Amino acid sequence: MTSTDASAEKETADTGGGRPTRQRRAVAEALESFDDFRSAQEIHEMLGRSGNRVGLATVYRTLQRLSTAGEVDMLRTEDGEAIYRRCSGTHHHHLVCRSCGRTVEVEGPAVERWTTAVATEHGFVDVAHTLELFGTCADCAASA
Amino acid sequence: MTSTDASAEKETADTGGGRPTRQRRAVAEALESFDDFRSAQEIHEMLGRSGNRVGLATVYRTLQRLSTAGEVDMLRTEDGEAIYRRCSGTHHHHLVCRSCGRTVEVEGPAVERWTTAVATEHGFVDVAHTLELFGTCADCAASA
DNA sequence: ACTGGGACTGAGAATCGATGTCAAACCGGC
DNA sequence: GCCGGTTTGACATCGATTCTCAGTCCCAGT
Repeated sequence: MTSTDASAEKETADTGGGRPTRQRRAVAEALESFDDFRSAQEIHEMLGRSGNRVGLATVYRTLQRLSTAGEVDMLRTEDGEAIYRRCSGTHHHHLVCRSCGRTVEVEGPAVERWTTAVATEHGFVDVAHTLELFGTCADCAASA
Repeated sequence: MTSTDASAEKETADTGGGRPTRQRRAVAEALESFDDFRSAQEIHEMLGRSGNRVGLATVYRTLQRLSTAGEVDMLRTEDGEAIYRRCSGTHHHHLVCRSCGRTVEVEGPAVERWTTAVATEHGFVDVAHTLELFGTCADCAASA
């Protein structure tokens, strides 16, 4: 907690605390350029192609930081690879088309309540949950 | 489908099709000996300690087979490691202690309904979902 | 501006789960 | 007992992620 920080300054693509360096800004900007989930390696490569060379380790560190700060969503593919996506600040889940990758953010207050209730009921604390929906979107279903 | 099975004998840890070799039986039996989720490596080590030496690759292959056959649940920890557990057959989710691994199977009919509703609302079909709860159980929270 | 120290970066090594390789062992049937 | 397909296991390899650590960069204080 930074109690003495009284300046309510504007945040342009905040990096989740710490210094807003060129590299962190580059990653933050890259995240703005796509709507689906991408792996750290893809983002790293993407940056390289656009002339913004950023070390792979830095990309990982930055994504981790943003993820912890709740500024990006991080989830894992079926085979365990971490993928990232910029997200709206609110808590939500994803409905992803397994064919074209189209992603829809969805909210389920009832689900949130349920998870909390179930966890509490069993004496668990500090509970987090992962919930992702995979399906075939209308377009893909039609052309299949 | 399975109701008129002539000699309804006991099933000793089915290996999910294929030959019931010593190694596969060993893995299947190991799975019966614990209630929480374990990694392939842990199971491999566990087998070694009990005198049932089984190659690590074989453990992986066997777990994969069982998982595909729907005889074990496979999920990933928050850091992407795959962990396995024998499962009850019915559709359910898990509340897992991220500290000691204790697992509780939970059901949420409401959640199931919600996922279907949301998916339909967005025109998605053939929807599947993953939902896991991670928390700290009462005991671990107390000793922390 | 000049400077010092802590924050940050990056290239490559290290880690580690998971999978591929392929010859040897094994199984069930003939 | 023999044969062909199945399975195994020691080891190599892969691939994502993290670690290391020396060199940079940024920011505050002077």
